[in-house]
Amino acid sequence: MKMSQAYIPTLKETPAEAEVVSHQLMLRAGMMRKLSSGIYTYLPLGQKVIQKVEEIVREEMNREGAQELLLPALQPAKLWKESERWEDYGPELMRLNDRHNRDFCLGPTHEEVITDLVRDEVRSYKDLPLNLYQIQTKFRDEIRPRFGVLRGREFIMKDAYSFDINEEALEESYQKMYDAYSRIFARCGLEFRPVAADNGAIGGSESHEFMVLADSGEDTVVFCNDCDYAANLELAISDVEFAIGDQEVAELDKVETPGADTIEALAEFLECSTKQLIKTLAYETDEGYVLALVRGDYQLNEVKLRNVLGVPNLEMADGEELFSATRIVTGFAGAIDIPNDVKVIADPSVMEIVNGVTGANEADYHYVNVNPQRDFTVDEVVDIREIKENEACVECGGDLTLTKGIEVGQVFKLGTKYSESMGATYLDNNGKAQPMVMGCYGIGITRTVAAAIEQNHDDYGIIWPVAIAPYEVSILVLGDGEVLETGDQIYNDLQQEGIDVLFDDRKERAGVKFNDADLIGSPVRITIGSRSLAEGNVELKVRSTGEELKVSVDEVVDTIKELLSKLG
RNA sequence: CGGAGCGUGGCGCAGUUUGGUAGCGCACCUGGUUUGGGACCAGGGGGUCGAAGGUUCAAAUCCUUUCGCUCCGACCA
Repeated sequence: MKMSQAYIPTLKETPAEAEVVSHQLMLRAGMMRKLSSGIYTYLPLGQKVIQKVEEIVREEMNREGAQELLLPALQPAKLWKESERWEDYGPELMRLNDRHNRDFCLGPTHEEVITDLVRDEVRSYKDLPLNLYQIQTKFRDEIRPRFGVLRGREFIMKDAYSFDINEEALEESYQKMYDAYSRIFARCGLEFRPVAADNGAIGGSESHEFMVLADSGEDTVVFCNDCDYAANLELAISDVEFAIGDQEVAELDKVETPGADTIEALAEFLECSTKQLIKTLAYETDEGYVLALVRGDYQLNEVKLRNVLGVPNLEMADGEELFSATRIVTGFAGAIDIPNDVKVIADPSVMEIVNGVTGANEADYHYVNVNPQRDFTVDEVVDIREIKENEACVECGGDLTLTKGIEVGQVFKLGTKYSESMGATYLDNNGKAQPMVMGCYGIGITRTVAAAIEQNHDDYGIIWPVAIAPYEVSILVLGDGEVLETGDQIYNDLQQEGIDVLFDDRKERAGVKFNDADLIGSPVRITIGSRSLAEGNVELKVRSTGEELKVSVDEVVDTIKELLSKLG
């Protein structure tokens, strides 16, 4: 592509709205523009990168026998009511009505549609396994879109769905996708890790997320320094000894604690460690109120709590409603003397507390010398806390590290959740109907592009990995006449070799071209100027390393090919 | 949804406190000089100041309503 004809509107200044680097650089490099909060237009340069990522995805999906199709983005509510996700999915589902006032939604994911298709079309175990995928625009009515394309309301995603006869066969399909994903992200030049993950609202039994390691990531990932253990913080467990040692059990007492409605304030007021405090959090679920107890120095992990309770939705209880229903006082909540129908879930860390502190369900009062079991009962003792850095790995005892990551892909074992609720069955070799065992597998295409930039950039701009670079080579000509002609010749020669080249033939000053080239970030830059051309040479520079070399005009193509394969 | 802030030419901003009829830098157009890391000189085009209503002789500026955007939080396959 010739720069003089290309629509690549680069920006010298950083738009004020862009917070993270990938967002800033995608705007500045002329890859995209914002239409509305969380909704972007992809300009030619951005579209080119997207296509490169998509092509890698296609190749690796096809390699594992998955077949591409295209499902509708606009979906009738009827299907979502069948799977009960019309209610469960919540406000994130972009809903709309047609002229007859029928309910529709814009698909955030396509389990319903694909299951509907397959239940009508696939009858026999002989048709399985089956893996179908698409690359589609997805919609999510995000509560707060941010970070550019990393959390948008409209985004491009590859989603695949596998159908198998049983769990063993699913395991095989799952593994194929896991392997395909590992190859895809490796080919995209990303530093990533697969980690064990929560299934969330989508349901099912097992899941892994593919995380690109980056400080700007919204997820926290836990790794063991000594073994393969890796998990999303939402799921991560560790080996910790909570017992404090022998201590004389004292008598329960109620004390005044004016205004101490936070853990910090309370510890300060009572001049004790936060480890003595029983943090008591009240939640409302579809099945009533729940008190979740963790030791004061820990955070509650809501995902763990939700999974323990087996409810789809969990919300912090509203203070007034909670009080009128249960007499529990938020800020001074405690599990002592509460109604029987309030479920109490305690983290193991709580059970080892001796002579602890808990709210008295009365403003400005706490109980001290509280001892679990003696002073209150719990319905279940189970791990519901968020683990901390340097705790011991459950598998090998090694140190755990916490890192930030961007989720670019996730694989799920769905089991029969959708096939049962929607009646997707096949006939086994005994002629008996069985629910299909499903898996689903997503890759955020646009998010992958942004993640690649988060991981590959410097102060001057993007540093594309070769495989997803919109252009592998940028040619800058500094001058006209012979210089321009040489540039044109090299441009043609490289294109003959199937290399994507951006040829900056504009009548701009050198500085402008250099800066735009750095910003756009082609892996290799060729500079042609009268100085070196007088000796029959052009200059090559590798964007990532800064390595520079001079080569004669007739060696350019070979050298470029060599460089690119070395970088790729 | 709670808290904070912002909407002034394509982009980045000043002007709002104290009303007097819109300005700067970048970008853009024309001419000239320049030409290896975001040139210089001269001339020029472009804005119903987010929208609606109100106060006033007069509103970007004051009041009311409303829409949009950003950040923090809650939330998140």
